[in-house]
Amino acid sequence: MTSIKGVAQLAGVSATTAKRALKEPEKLHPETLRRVREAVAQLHYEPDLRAGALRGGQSRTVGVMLGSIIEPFFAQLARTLSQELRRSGYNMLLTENEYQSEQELTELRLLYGQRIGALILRPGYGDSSRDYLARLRQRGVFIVQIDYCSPDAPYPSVMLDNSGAVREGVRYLHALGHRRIAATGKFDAVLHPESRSFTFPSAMVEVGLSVRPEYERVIFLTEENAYRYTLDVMRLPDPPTAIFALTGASAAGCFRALQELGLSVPHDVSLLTFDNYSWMGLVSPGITALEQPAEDMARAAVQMTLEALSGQAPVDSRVFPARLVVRGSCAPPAQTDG
Amino acid sequence: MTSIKGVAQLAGVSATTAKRALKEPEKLHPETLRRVREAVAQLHYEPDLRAGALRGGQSRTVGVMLGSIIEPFFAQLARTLSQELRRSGYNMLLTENEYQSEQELTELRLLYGQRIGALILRPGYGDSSRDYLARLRQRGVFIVQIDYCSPDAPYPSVMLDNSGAVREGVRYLHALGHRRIAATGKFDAVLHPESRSFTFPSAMVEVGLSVRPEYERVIFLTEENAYRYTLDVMRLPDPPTAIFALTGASAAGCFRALQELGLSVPHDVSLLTFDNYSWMGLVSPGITALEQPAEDMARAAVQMTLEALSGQAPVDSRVFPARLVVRGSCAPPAQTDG
DNA sequence: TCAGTGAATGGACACGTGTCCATTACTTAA
DNA sequence: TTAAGTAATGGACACGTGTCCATTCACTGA
Repeated sequence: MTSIKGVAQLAGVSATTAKRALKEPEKLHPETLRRVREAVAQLHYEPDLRAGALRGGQSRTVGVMLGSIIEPFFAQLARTLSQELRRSGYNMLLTENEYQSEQELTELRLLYGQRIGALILRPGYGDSSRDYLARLRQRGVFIVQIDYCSPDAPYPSVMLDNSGAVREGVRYLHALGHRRIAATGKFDAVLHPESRSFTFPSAMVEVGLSVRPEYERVIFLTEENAYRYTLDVMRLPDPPTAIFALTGASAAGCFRALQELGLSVPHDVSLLTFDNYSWMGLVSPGITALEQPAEDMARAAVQMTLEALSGQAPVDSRVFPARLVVRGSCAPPAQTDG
Repeated sequence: MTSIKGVAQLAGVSATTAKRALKEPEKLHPETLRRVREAVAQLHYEPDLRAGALRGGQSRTVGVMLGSIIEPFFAQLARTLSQELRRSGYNMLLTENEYQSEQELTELRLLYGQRIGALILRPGYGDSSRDYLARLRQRGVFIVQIDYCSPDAPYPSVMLDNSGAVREGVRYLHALGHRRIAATGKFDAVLHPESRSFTFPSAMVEVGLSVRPEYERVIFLTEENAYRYTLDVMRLPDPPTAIFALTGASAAGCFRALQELGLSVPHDVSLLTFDNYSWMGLVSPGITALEQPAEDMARAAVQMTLEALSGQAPVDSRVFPARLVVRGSCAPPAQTDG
């Protein structure tokens, strides 16, 4: 109800002058400025940012689409993204895709309905939304990928050094003496096309090992699936001596399964995981983890976004190393064999 | 660049007709409809929702301000709120206040700048933003409180039955034989004005006990503070035989402190907590918890919001019961005394 | 006196949509 | 034949802001 016109009327000036009192106060006569400011205070006027964005070029809104806010890694991303964007005067519109590009599509429509100026995206698996993203890009929406890169997607990205982290993890387990190592999730170009499971076999080869075929399962990395996977492989005649959980969510499933089987960690099995979640320090033994620098990654994504929106030179992708947090869940295997 | 006008021009009709093709297709001649739809498809037209909201009454955006997205309870709220709002065609603008009303104020300004139609709010402690909220309300922004009620705030709310849950928890511990029970956080009208710590002393009285003064500390319920609190009280000459963590975040601190002290749960101390977080099922023993129905609460808040926005009768506050999830962290105390 | 300058202010228009009313052509009823 | 009704469509305006240009007025220098 209270627009700039109301303020102008109360102050006895034109709308243009009232506007200037807010944006370019130095151009106004001090007395006029005082009157307008008084009117603003009296009416508690707050500008409608949407109307301004409608007229001008940039929309001060950035869309953020993540996998699942429930997972601490994404929650941390969301928090830092939100803070950093707000610090620069941008609003954040947050949605989830549950890792699936089909759901992504409807969400993207809604985001573009708000005319977001940029999109920070953890893409879902699949390519249902590829064309739509291309159209967004064509209409000037800057797109950054975070945490996961869609195959062949031509957008810059902020990534963990997943290959490096997997190699580090495998080397660590190998150095402890493990030979039978299982990773939750096998790479699959369609169902599970991400680089951790992709790297795992070659990382094994690099230390002179190979992945046992009976450990390989293409699974979607939920806690429940990791739970079942762990039950399965630990009941094999030659069970792994170490399990490498490729996500923090799956680690919870692994751990629960090992508990249920009455297996002691790390005596019977070692457990190594991606993501350093708080519960990993509470269980005993604590879980050794490859920590992702979520805050740094979020900050980088925002910085890239701001640079792109201010029309600077094309931004470069960035890669962050993981950090190995050693706790007690990895130890030499009870009996070593090939 | 592509507005409804572009579509109209390509289809050879007026903007009004093009609009009708989207909103009231039955009013158009089939042939005209076909032409417009073809133009829409060809240009990949997507309406600008902001412009519509600018003209019309309702803004299809709801502001959501929570305490901290990092905490699983709020993450779950955020997820369900987002899903339910979107299902009804609303957008969600998410922010945090870190439990403090000072930070709240600047966030509220930004939200209102986007002309939110409603606000789902977990208020921060303090009353810095009281006047601003009143002004929002006056301007037609519907406000629901969730999870916590600001003292004297005249807005409807969606709450856990905190008093009932505290009583249930105390009765449960008392029935197990506990007499020396400590709760993390003492009520304080300014620093810690929430109903769990408020109810705790009277809940103790109801079972014939009283709170030992040396267990009472006014603390802000972070994990770190709960950690220190637990170290403190367990080193008293007469330490508690049971600790009642009033939030899930503080439970992690309690648990860590007990581990560090080498105390075994539940043999040396019992631990009962609010919130059923996933790690509580992973540690051994599992933590007995009073679970909050986060999804139900979120759904109720959205339902109230939609009812209010559609101008129905004044909405009523709702209260949800907690559910006691018994695991292994509570047992009779080793030696019972007064 | 007068052109020139600069400060201070006002007005018209545009952004993309929704609403309301007007217009046209065609059909129906008396 | 004519008034009335209906289907199909178009046009003007409003929402609240930013941008651009115009206007007024006082002051300066020759």
